[in-house]
Amino acid sequence: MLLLPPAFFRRPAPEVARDLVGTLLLVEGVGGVVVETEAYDHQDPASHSYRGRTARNAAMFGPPGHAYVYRSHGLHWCLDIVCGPEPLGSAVLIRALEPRSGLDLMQQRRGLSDARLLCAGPGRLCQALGITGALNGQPLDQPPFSIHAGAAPPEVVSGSRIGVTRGGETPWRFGWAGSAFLSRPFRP
DNA sequence: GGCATGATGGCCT
DNA sequence: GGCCATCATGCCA
Repeated sequence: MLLLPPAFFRRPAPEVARDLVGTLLLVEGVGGVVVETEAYDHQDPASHSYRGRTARNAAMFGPPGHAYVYRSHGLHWCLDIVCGPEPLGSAVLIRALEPRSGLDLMQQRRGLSDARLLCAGPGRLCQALGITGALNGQPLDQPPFSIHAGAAPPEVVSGSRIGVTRGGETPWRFGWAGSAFLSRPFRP
């Protein structure tokens, strides 16, 4: 299966976010097909990078194709992949996967058996794949990560991002149309 | 130093 | 649908 090259991520975040739907994301061989993403950039009031570079968001200003992992609400980890032709703080949040590989390990980590709930949400998929702050700044094309081109281009729908209080009108959420593994359905 | 807030998720009614 | 756990970050004093 074809590994995505670093050049894949050296583009504007919304473009990368759309194209990431249908790719295969693995950590130590455990993971699945990306079915939901969201784009953020430095001009975006909802983005961590909006007010410039800080200690937490430094990875967002680093090389494209690397991970930005942060803690949400003091509880959950979330995974972004850094994007952009310029190091301006753009990234794509991975929001949901369709589980494919290492189901038993994911079920064990999540304490659940329902495949639909294993990776349906940014915090859930990080728990299922064992992603923590230790992976912040790591490149996606090297272990423990790997990210591969999908078998066929899916039908992608877009909509408003979830949980943002500013910039909520920007339709930068992308998903695999009709997937049963989304964190929330897309409104028609 | 203090405090309001959050790119969430799980459990309750 | 609502509440709340739980804490790092960032903004203000």
